[in-house]
Amino acid sequence: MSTTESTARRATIKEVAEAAGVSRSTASRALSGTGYVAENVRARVRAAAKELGYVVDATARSLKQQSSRLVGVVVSDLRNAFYSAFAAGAAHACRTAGYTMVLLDDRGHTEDETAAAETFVALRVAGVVGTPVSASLSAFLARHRVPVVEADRRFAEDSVSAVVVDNRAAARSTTEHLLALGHRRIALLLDETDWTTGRDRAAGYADALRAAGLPEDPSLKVPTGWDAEAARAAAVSLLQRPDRPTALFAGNNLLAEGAWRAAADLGLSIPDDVSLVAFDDAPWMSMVTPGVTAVRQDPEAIGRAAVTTLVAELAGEQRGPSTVVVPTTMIHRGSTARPTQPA
Amino acid sequence: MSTTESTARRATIKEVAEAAGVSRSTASRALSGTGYVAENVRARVRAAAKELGYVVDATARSLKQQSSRLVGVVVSDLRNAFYSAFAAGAAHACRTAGYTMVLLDDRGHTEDETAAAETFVALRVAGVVGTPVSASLSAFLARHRVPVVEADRRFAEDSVSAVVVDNRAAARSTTEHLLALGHRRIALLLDETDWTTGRDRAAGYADALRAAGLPEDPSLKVPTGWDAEAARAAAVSLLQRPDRPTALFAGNNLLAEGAWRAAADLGLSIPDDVSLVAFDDAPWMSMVTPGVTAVRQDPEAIGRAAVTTLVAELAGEQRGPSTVVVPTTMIHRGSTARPTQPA
DNA sequence: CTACGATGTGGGAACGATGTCACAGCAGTG
DNA sequence: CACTGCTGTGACATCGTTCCCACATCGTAG
Repeated sequence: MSTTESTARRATIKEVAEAAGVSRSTASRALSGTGYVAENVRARVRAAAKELGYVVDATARSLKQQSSRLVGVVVSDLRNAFYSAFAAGAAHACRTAGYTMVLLDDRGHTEDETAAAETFVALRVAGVVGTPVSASLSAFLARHRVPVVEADRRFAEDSVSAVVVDNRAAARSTTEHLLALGHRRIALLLDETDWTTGRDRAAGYADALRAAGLPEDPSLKVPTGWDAEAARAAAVSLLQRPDRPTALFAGNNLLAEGAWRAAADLGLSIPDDVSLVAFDDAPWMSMVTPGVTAVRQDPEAIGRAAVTTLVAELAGEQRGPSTVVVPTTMIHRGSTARPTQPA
Repeated sequence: MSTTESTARRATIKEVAEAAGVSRSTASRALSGTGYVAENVRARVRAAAKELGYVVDATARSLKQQSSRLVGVVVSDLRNAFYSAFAAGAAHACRTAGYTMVLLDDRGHTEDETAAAETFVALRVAGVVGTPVSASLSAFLARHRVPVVEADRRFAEDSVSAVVVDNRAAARSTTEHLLALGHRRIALLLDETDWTTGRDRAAGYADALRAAGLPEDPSLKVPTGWDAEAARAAAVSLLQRPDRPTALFAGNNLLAEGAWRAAADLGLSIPDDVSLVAFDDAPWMSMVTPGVTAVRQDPEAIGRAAVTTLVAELAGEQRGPSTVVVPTTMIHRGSTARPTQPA
C-alpha cells in the first residue's frame, strides 16, 4: 500500500530528495534524466518518488522553463464530425510527441477564437494548431511569439505553416465528373466564400465550367447558412425552381445532409431526379441508399499532420513556413447518374 | 499600433507596474480585482497592461495558488459521435464556468487512462470529468485529492459523483416495445457487460423478458467487438442462423451501424425481415430509410451536466457525492414493425 | 606528482504571480 | 485631540522546479 499513501499535501521533489537522502538538484536530475547521476542514486530516487506517489508539478516546471508541454488546439465545432476527427488526429499526434492537448471550441465566433488565443498565451503553450476563423488568431499568437499551424483553411498565407487539401483541384474534378455525366445545370452550395476553402472550391467549380465552355450561372451558386437545417431550407427552395438544377454539389458534409433531407422532403429521388455529390465524407453517406458520392478528406490525417508540422517547427527542424497538402479521394457511390432530361 | 508592440520577451506584471508607476502588488490587485485599489490607479494599470500586450502567466499563478483553472476531460474515442458530443458539452460548460478544458482521448485503454490521470495531476487541474475505463481513474485521482465526476458509466459508485442515464429502465422499455409488437426472439448486441452501461442494459432487457414470462435465451445475447466492423460480422452470423431473431437490439450507435450494414449485406429488409432498435441515437439514423428507432441519450447534456456537477463541488456547494440522471427519450422511426412470422 | 577531464553532488538563485503584513493618510467619533 | 476604522500602497516571502555554478573525487596522461 506504500504507493497509495495519502498524505495531506502532495509530495514535492524536496520530500523525495530527503527520502532518498540526496539534494533537490540531484533528485531533479535523477528524475528528469539530464546531467550526471550515479545509477544507484537514480534508482534510490525513483523508488522514493514512487513510494511517495510523487508527480511533478507541471506549473512549477513550466514557470521555470518558460514553456509548457502543452499544445493548443482550436476547432470551430466539436459536434461536427470533421472537427472531432481532426481533434482526434491532433490528440493522437500530441500524445505521440509527448505533448498534452488543450482543446478549445470557438463555435465559429471570432470573439471566442480571440479568447482561446489569449488562454493559450496565458498557459504558455508550446504552440497552437487550429482551424482559424479569422486572421487574428495567427496575428495575436505571432505577436506573442507562439508558433501556429493553420489547418483546413488559411488566413496568414505566407507567415505561418498550414495543412490543407487542394480544394480547387478537388472541386474541379468533382464538377468535371458531373459534366461528364451530361449535367449542365449544376448548383453549388456553399456556406461561405470568404475563406480559402469556400473560395477555392468555388474557383475549382468555375474552372471546370469554363473548361467545358459553359457560362457560369450566378443563381446556381447558392449561399446557405452554417448548419444542416439552413442548408435544407436553401436546397428546398432551389429544387422548387422551375428550372431546377439536375445536380447538386454540396460544399461540406453538413450542406450535403441538408441537401439530402431537402430531396427527401420534396419526394425527389436521388440520383434519378437530381444527382448529389459532397465535398467532405461522413459516415452516414455510406449508410443511406443510394450512397452519396463524396470527396473524402481525411480530417484525422489533417489533425495529425498539423501537430506533426508544429512539433517539427518546435524542434527547430524547419526553416520557414511550410505547406502540407493532404490528398483527397473521390468515393463513387450511387448518388450521381446521367440527368434524365439533359438541358 | 501600441498594442501590437512586439518586445523580445513577454511583458510581466512587473513591467506593467513600472509603466503605470505603481508597485507589483498594486498592479496585481488592479488587474485581478481583489483588494483596495483607487479607481484612477486601476485604469492606469489597465491601460499599461493593454499597451504592453500583457497576458497573465497562468503557470506562475497556478504555482502560487496551488491550483489551476483547468478541468481535465477524458473520453474513450473522440471519433465516436457520442464522445465528441460529450466533449462539446463539456467544453461549453467549462467555458461558461471560466475553466479551460484539457481533453485527453484514452482510446479505451487502461494504460492511456492512467497516463491521462497522471497528466492531470501534474497540471494541477481543479478537477476531472470523464467516461472511465477502469476504477483506477477515480482511485488515482482521489489519492491525489483531485475531485472527479464519472460520466456515462460508473466505477467508483459511492465515492464520487456521477452523471448517467437510466440504462436499465430505458433498455427495459425498449425491449417491451419490441415485445408489444409481437417479437419473441429478440437479440441483444453488446460490446461489454462489465461496465454499468452494458450490465444495466442487459438487466433491463432481462427485466422485460421476465415480466412477459419469456425465458432468456443466452444465445441471443451476443457479445460483439468494439467497433462497427466487428459488430457487423457478429450480426451477419447471427442473422444467418436458421432460427434467426426477428428483432435486434443494438447496445450503442456503433453496434447499430454494424447491424444495419449486416442486414444490407444479407439483403434483409428492415423492418420486414428484421426489426432494429438502437441504444444511442446518431445522425445517420434519421437519414437512412427507414429511420432507425432509437433511445436518444443527449451526450452533450451529459457532458454539460458532468462539468456543472464538478464545478459545483469545486465551489463547495455540494456535500457528498451526487448522482445526476439525464433523461432519455425513445425516438420512433420506421425500423420496428410486427414480425412477419411470429414465433 | 601534477594537471586535467570526466563524473557526481549540493547550494542558491531564478521563473512570475499572489497575498500577507505593515504602514500611511484621512475621516468621523467620543 | 486621541481613537478607531477604512482606504490605499509597497516590501517581501512564497509556491515547486530547474539549472548554473562551485566544489569534490577519481582515474589517467604528461
